[in-house]
Amino acid sequence: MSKKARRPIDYDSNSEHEEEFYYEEDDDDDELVKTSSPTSPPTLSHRDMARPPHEDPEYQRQLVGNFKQARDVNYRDINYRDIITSNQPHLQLQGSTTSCLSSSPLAHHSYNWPSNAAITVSASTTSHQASPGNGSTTSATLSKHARPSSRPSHSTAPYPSPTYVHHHHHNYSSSSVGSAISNSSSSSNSSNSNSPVIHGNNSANNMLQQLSQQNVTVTAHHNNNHSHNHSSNTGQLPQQQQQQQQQQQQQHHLSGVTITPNYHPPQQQQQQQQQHGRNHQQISATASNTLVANSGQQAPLQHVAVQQVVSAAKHSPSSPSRRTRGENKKCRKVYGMERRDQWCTQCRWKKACSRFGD
DNA sequence: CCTGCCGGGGG
DNA sequence: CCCCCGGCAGG
Ligand SMILES: [Zn+2]
Repeated sequence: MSKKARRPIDYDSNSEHEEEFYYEEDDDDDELVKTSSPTSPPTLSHRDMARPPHEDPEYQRQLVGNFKQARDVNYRDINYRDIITSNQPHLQLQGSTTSCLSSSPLAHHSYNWPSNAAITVSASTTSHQASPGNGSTTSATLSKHARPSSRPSHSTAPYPSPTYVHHHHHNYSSSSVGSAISNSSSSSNSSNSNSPVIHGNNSANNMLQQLSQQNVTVTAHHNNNHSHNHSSNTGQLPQQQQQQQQQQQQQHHLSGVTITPNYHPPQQQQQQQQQHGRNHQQISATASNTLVANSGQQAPLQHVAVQQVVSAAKHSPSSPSRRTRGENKKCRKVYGMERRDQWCTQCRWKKACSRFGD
């Protein structure tokens, strides 16, 4: 009732009982820097934004320390670290055990799993001076990702990246700090939000199909007919076509013909290509699978046409309506399936991650 | 294989 | 709304 242990099925967790050991979940989840209070004075000596206590790194540290003192199992040692990522790849890190105050509203922290009992707390500061006339709490003006889907995370700021933070060096005495963060946060904000005119694809594809049909008549090379193909494709096209296709393939298999890799755009056709076995057949067989194989003597015009079409259909690498994969690992990878409860809500629902969004 | 996420479905 | 999962794109 109060806190149902999500997870209808216990998945495959052999571990008898883990989870539910952390007093709280403190799912920072979405929300990031967002604007401060509406009437927040232009103070710049404030340490952090109005962050809930459980989000305060210091606070956390304390707790963690206690935890450790209590000598409990290391089921989940949390490694809290504060990372401030400014727009520039400027990043200074200095290990210290004291307060970590930040003057940048872009302060975040990410959680890590040291795997060992060694808790590492590092405070990092960026040499990012504030603007003289800072004051105004701007922020709400830059949240504008061309994402039709209303993502819970309202912010474009670079998220912390838990991407591999190898840190297990015992800093016994005062030794030189040798921490390095592989932080390659390149805020590539490619706002390629084209106009909602991307349906041309379909027609293009169609055209392609037709073209292929016509073009499918390849100059038959005198070759031996080696009938031996077991194709279980979707019988959608006329037999003739199939036959021809097969012929084609044979040709292209037997003789070194020039084939034009007609790469059709990632369009969800009405077909599946799920293969159960591990057969890596080269035959993908689709209606739009065009292989123009000829010795170069048959209608070059069509060739061109096809190419053009393909070109047109092959929109820029950034496919529309499909967000490019982020750079940093998401909850799933960071915590793993076993720790699914630690994922951010979005991740749990297989939605765009809100904690380590990119 | 695996990861990340859209779209769709159930409560 | 909250929650989950099929399926797919992209390594
Ligand atoms: Zn997440």
